[in-house]
Amino acid sequence: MAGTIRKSARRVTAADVAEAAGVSRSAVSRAFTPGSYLDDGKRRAILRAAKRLGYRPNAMAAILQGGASDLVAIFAGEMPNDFDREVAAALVSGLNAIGKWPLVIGGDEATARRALANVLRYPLEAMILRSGSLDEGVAKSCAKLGVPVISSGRILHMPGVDNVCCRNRDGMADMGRLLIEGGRRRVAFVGGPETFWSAGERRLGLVTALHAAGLTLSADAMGAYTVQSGYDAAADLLAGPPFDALVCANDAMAIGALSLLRDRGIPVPEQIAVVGFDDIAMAAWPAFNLTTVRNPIDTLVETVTDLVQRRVETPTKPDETIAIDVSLVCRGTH
Amino acid sequence: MAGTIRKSARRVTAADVAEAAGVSRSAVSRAFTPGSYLDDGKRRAILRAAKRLGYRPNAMAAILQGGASDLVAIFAGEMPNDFDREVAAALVSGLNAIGKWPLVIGGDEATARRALANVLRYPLEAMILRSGSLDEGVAKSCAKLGVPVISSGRILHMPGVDNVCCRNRDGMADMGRLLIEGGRRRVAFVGGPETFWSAGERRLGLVTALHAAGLTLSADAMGAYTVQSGYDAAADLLAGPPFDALVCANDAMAIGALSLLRDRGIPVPEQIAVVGFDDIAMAAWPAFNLTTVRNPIDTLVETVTDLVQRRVETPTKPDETIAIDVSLVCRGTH
DNA sequence: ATCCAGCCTGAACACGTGTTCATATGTCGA
DNA sequence: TCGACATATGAACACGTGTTCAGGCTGGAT
Repeated sequence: MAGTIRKSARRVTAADVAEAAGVSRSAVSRAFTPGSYLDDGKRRAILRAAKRLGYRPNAMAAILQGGASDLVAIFAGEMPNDFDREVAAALVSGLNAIGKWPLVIGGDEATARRALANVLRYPLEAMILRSGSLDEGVAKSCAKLGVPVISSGRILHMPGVDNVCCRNRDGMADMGRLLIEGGRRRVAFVGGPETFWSAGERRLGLVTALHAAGLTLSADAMGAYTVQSGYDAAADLLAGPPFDALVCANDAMAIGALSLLRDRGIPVPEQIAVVGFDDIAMAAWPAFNLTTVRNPIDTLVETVTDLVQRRVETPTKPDETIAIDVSLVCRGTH
Repeated sequence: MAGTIRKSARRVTAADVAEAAGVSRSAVSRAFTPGSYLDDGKRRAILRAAKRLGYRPNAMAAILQGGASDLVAIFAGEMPNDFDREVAAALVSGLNAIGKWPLVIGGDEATARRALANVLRYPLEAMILRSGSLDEGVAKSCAKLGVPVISSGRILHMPGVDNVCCRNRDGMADMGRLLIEGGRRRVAFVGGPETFWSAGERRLGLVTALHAAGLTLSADAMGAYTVQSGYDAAADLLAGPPFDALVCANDAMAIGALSLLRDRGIPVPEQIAVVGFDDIAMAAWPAFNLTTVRNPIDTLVETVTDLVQRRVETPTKPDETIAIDVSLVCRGTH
């Protein structure tokens, strides 16, 4: 570490490299552009000088000049449960793998709203929605700026928006049938507030399956997609009329409900079946062994990144709505 | 939705707004700059025209001209467990709250390395490290470009690097003493590979406490900070000489170990104590009720964001190393 | 009448890059 | 010898912004 040089903040530019290598600034730019006419020896000298000085082309200038920004925003919402965070982390990795750099917006509504207004000043190649509450407003702002939107997790019927969404209704309908076949007749549901679009869809799927068997929902509680809210909702439901199956709109709440039933000494699944949705890693743990619906994150990420690439390549591409297949995972709680 | 206009990709610029409002381009810029001389009526007219056209100043041009980029990178690594993902999500929210936009780099080593080279072309105000494996190399690259580094989670002794780190050794030493006071004498440890710096620190704290009581580590296993790896490591250890306490370097592995011991019918904590580190939300659930060391995420995020702000404000500020206090959380597994 | 200070305004510049344009040099075939 | 063509190179431009510069206008004090 001999002689750590503390330079002033000025960044090394192509002009600096040009001077150091004794060439024109144009040559430096060409040295970093494959397939452009440039003497091989000169190119090597430039790259050597660039490495020595620690030069990297300034992305701001390159983008302003007309280059691709490779910036993609992820509007991630509050990420209150592990599934949301896992999806966000997987999206980040997936975007990195295709050479896109995700600008992530998270936190509460007020913070996210303010952040959005500022982030939209950057030339985004796409905006990926994963919020649940502010989606329409965000999509409208993006449309005004010509930023393509990819909504993952809720379907938005707006021009300029691609949708990726798992088959919420089908999954929950399958689950409903499984419970009915297992002899359950009084089915309770724990959903979410109106802003949680998927909760409504999943509820609808369940209700459809029940109706087909001449049944209706025995009880309807509202959670917040967190473990604690599942715990609390289960407690509320137990205070009401009896039921023999508890369908939760996601795994986190199912695990919360499961915990409460165990605390109360109620045998699962003998007296009450408990099922969830998503198939988070925890659902497979022996401690829970939760019957659920698999909502594959890797497929979601692949679909989204593919959509990003195709949209960037062909901005006029027609909008798409892609459904992701889900499947029942039968474990020990139904 | 009458007449959805599908404009060509061109973005609205200040010149467009100027023409629409019948003023000079300078006036438009002034309208968005508080405290600059501009007729009030004219300012209102400009803002109205800007709103109508959907104008936002282009961040690339503004930054290139000399403005703040407000971009901060987070080198997040693979985020294999929920604690890592929670930290990342909290960092994102915290940075948004102070008006910084995080560019997140994640995924496996090869992906992250390639991503780094590209992301460094953007004028970053800071780089936040949260990786575990590639940190030194990343810090070196940043130092070469004059990008301030904030390492959170491991201490890097390099110029230009601020460090934020919880008191790993103290926390595990406290935990060691607690176990010894509880009568444990044969303590096993589940750590991580050498690249997991915190595992080494935590191990050291435990060993120190044991030595002070005239004891040594009974067994030493290697995990990967995931639940599954804790499960597997516990199985390996059970095949060896007996022990009465199992200290895991993080909660995820402790929960994995706990699951295995339950599967084998080994009473916890009667026969074997199991403890972790971090105090993730799951640790408090009745299903686990894990004794652990609280590693406060909110304090970490506050410290990091504060450091970012102070470093941006005063780039020549001396480097700091800030320790975050931890505390024992005594629950039911010790 | 003269000066000055305060407000207001448009032209011009700098930021750093990728690309185009014009020009120069070398090579090959007719 | 001449033209056609590929290769090589520096000057000049455009990208869109924030700020500086120089100047014009207004109103009041000297």
